[in-house]
Amino acid sequence: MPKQVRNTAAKTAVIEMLNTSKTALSHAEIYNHLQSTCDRVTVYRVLDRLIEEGAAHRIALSDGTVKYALCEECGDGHHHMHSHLHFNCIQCGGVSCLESEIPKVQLPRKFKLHDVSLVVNGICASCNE
Amino acid sequence: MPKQVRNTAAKTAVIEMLNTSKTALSHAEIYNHLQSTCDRVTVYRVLDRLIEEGAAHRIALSDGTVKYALCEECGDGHHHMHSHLHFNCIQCGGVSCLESEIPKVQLPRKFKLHDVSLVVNGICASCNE
DNA sequence: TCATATATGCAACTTTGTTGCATTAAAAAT
DNA sequence: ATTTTTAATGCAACAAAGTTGCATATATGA
Repeated sequence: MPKQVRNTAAKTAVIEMLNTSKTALSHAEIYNHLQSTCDRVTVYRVLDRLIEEGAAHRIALSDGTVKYALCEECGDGHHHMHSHLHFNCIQCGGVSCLESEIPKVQLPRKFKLHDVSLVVNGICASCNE
Repeated sequence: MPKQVRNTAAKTAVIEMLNTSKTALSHAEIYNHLQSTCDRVTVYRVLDRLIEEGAAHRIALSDGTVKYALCEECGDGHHHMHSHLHFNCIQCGGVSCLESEIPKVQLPRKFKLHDVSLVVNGICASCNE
């Protein structure tokens, strides 16, 4: 039987924070903001759970840091899109989802595609004044 | 004046290893293989230096782990291509450069593109037997 | 071979992420 | 409303990843 999903204070707080934020957030950013309503480990586990439940996704930036964002328009619940396109502003550090289509990529023979992760680095509109 | 470039045993060993390897390597993989001809910190510094010199580039995988590869065909020395396209096999973990063109991405108005990092996850030919 | 700037090793430290276990608390069942 | 069950939390301890300062060693140009 599928694992039961439970709504807890920590989970609600994390979702609320991701929901409010215009930019994707790192574990550290989330934990610091929640200080100290819950444990560091709990934040890790809540994020893992959100991803497992399909409510959020991880974004690995070019420098290897990982951010989290809610999955709003990226799936219908049953068919979650695992390929994501994100923009990372190299000035303010903000990370946002781009609406563009994930471009088709041609793979060598016998390679099998699973999913694509694309991060565009540049300057966002706010920083480009 | 520009900083002088120096060839050392550690640097040579790291380049040799990256050069020989079919797949991009992490710091840990490099350090373990070199055991213990040089210090852990030295490997970090050699890798940083190689990147600064434009001889290597970092690859951030979807899970946030970072790998390194030499820049062979990705620049002419003067005009280094900072946009990279990599394939990450989710079975063997291997990471290789793909030859395909980086697809054009349409950005929202006032956004400025700097570079693009694209990681295709899937099964490589060897694992797809 | 000497001088000098660069690279290394080492120790210490910070940050990031993980694991085990006893306790707490949702939510379902009664 | 109370009990039961199972998932979630906190805490401590750990492991992994990355950084910094400084004294020493070494590559290269003079």
